[in-house]
Parts: sequence; structure tokens; C-alpha cells
Amino acid sequence: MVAAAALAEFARGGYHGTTVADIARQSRISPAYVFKLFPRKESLFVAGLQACFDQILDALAAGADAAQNQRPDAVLYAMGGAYADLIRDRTLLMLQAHALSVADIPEIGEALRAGVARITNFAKGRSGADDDAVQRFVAYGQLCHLLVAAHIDELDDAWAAILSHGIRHPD
Amino acid sequence: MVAAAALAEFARGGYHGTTVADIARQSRISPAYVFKLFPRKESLFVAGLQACFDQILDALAAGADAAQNQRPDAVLYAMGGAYADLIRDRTLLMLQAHALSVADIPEIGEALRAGVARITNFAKGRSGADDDAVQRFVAYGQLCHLLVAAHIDELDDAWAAILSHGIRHPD
DNA sequence: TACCCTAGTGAGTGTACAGTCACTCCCATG
DNA sequence: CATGGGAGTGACTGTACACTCACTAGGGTA
Repeated sequence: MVAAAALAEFARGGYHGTTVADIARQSRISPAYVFKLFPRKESLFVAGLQACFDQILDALAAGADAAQNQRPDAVLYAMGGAYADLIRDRTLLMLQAHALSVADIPEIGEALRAGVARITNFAKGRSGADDDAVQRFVAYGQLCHLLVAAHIDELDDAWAAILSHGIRHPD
Repeated sequence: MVAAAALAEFARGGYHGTTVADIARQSRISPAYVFKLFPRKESLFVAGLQACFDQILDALAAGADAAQNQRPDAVLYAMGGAYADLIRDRTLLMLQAHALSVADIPEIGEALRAGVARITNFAKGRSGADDDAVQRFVAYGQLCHLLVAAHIDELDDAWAAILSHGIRHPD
């Protein structure tokens, strides 16, 4: 599926650093046919980003299921753990980082906001936590992006330990 | 100064979306001369990023000065306010977002980690706050990046209000 | 057979960009 | 005057990329 290839390739190279030909190659079709399926490069990126948020939502739901009937904070905590596991391989996380950096392309900004909205609404609705807890949930998710994208979680320095505390990293 | 131009231009277009010619134009010198001053495009980006962190550190210091002799959390809070004011114009913030997305380019990842280290160490040392408070400080800073870069802080929806609560946005 | 439709491609076009190089201009010093 | 060197550039090269277009192969249906 082309959207999956777009997800993987854009996650590696970013929007400007990935060519349509890269995605065509991974999808085993010609660049020309990619443009038959998606009118512009942006549409391709958006398709990848939507697939990314689909996977995230699935993981959050699975995490919440595992903490059924617990108190709101516990459900949120379980979701956080599921998310931390999910982004172990950096793909979904890097795509979000790239999306943020090209959020000024209208179509992409729109898709990014829609994804964040889905996550926020789901976290709030499914856990029943109060607004502050949901905000903190998202804030620490963003911290996680910084740590993993910049490989800070692999460092041993004191400052890195402060930032990474309580956040697992792939071993 | 070329580093200032690099900061401004890379903040607008990102690493791959900005040409050396753009920066040359804004610096009022020829592209050829840019390459006399900086051997590679990456070096230019790094110079801009360092200038960015210099400005941030200055702002944090000014914020901390304004809260002299107060308790650690108050100092940290004042720094947060100073930071929120500083990134009103999106430039410094967007450059960080772009840097994160190309952190896999070794020279850039290095510079980004160095900048985050400076901020973390300064926040910790100057406020005297405990590790958890410093981690939270950085996490909410990252949330701030998401909100501003994706224009979420300008939205009126309920989910956007949850995420933006307590974070001022330019009016 | 004649027709059409879906899935797909090869070969290109025009443009834009990182990086190079030989060169000029001008000023300071002996 | 000569000469050396810092500041700066015009013109170029090779490559890479988004996007287009005319085309084919093959299967289903009348």
C-alpha cells in the first residue's frame, strides 16, 4: 500500500528530503503511477500522516483496554506506556516531527491538527481525566519526541538523565 | 551577519526547503561568498541554530533576573513566561522544530543536543528547582512548540483549549 | 470481432540547487 | 611603485526532482 510506503519514507527523510521516486520504489510501482493515485506530493504526505495517526489511536485504545475500569490517571498512564512502546522504532515519531516542521503547508497543517485533535479527544474521552491531566499527557508526549528524535535518551549526561527520567528508551 | 540571516531563513523554510542563495540574498552577499564563510550548508544551519539558542538563553536569564531571590518554582515560572514572550514571533520556535526534524544529520543533531543541554543546565542551575520541575519545564516548552507551530493556539475548539490552557498566544 | 476500461509505464521537460573556480577590486605595507 | 592578500563575485557544472504525456497490456462485455 502506497500510504504505508509514504509513512515509512517520509519518516526517514522528511517532506523535502524524500522524493516521490523513493516512495514509488518502495511501493514497487512507477513514479508516474504514484501521481495517478495522489495528485500532488503533499497529498502523499497527508496519506502517510493519517496512517500514522491511525496506528497511534489503535495503540492508545489497546493501552486503555488493558487498564479497564481503573481511575482516570491510571488509564492515561497506561495509554502513555502504550505510546512509549509504539514509538520505539522512531518511525511514527519522526513523521510527526517532520509534519510539525512543514505544518505551514496548508494541507499538511490541517492533517496534523486533525490528528492531534483525535488524540486529545480520545485521551480525554476514554480516560475521563480532567483537562490538566490531558494537557500534561500531551506535553510529556512532546518531550518524548524531543528525546528520541535528538537521541537524547541514549545519553548518559546528567542533563539528559533529568529530561529522560521515567521515560523508557529502546535497549 | 550571515548567522542571523541563516536563522531567519532556515526558520521559514527548514533545512531542505531553504537554499543557500536565499540566505546569501538576505545577507546581501553572493552565494559563492557564503561558501567561503561556511564550508557546507550544514555549517550554516548550525550557525543559525547556535544564534537561536544564544537568544533563548539570554531571555531565560532576563526572566530569572526579574524573579530574583524567589523560590525555585517561581524562578522557573518566570523563565517560562520570558520564553513564551520570546517565541511570539515563531522564528526561534520554528527553527527548533526544523532542527529536530533533521537531527539525524550529525552536525545538526550535535548542535541541537548542545542547545538543549545549555537550556536544561541553565534552568536547573539558575532556579535551583528539583529534577522533576525542570523536566516539566522542558516538556511544557515542547508542548508550546506544537501549539504554535501547528497554529493550534489560534483555534477555538474544545480540544485546542485543553492543550492551550495557561499558555498565552499572540493576540 | 469491436469496444472500452482499469492498471500501469518509459521517456521525457523544465527548473532549481549545492558546490567550484578563476577571476577582480582595493587597500596596506616595504 | 610593486606586491601580497583579504573581500567578494560571475559564470558555470552536474545532478536531481516534481510533474506530464502519449502510450501499452490485458481483461470484461456486447
